[in-house]
Amino acid sequence: MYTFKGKQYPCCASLTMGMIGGKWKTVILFHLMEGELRYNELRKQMPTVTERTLSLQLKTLEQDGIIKRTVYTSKPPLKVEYSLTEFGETLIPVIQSITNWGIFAVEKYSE
Amino acid sequence: MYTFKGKQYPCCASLTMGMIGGKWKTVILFHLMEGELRYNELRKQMPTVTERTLSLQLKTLEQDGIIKRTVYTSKPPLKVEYSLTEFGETLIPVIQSITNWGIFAVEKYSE
DNA sequence: CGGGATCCGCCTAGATACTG
DNA sequence: CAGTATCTAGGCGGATCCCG
Repeated sequence: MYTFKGKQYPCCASLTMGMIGGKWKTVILFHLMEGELRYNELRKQMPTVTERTLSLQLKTLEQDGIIKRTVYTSKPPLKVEYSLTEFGETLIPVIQSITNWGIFAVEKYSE
Repeated sequence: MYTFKGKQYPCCASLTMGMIGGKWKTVILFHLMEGELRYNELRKQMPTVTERTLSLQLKTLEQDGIIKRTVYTSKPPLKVEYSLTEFGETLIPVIQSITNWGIFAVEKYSE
């Protein structure tokens, strides 16, 4: 049994999946891997996600200390950038492993 | 946009997560990584999963060609072994990356 | 022993409209 | 521009009982 930030996980794999699991988190992290992005830039990279869901996932990732949110303006139009924290950067090899396998799978076993 | 086995994914990361995402699949694969296991052996490794869920996840993984199910007896008590397929073995580096990060996270940031 | 059948709660995520 | 509010649906996963 593993404990992390007050939550219990039956397996070390569960812990990681608890942080980056779900339909969209790895996609967000994949796009943030190469540098910070604004909210709308992220949206353009992920045309099929709804605003509500994107917003929720970003907030969760921020609460988990994986990404950070920086506001550059005080009045509208707002400028907000999202980027990986130092802790979030330790996930890069994991995300890369996940994306690499996805590419491998389509290339090797496409229809 | 990526297509794999009739399903569409907006990102190569989505594809992988579609196969190994969810609460239990990575845990199952983690335990099968080192060799085949019987149904009840898996259950003992995963005390908090319900039978129904374990059963469903195993079936999904089998349908996706990641694990294979082998029946050794024709009459009860049945002996059924689960193991990775060749395709499933290509996921080992991904699973290992995921579990390694989980271990790293608890060691580094556990209070 | 290795599941299937049934019922159900909850949470994730979608659609749409609105706001500082 | 960068979100929030509200409502809703679908599916994942839990609980329990049953079967070959």
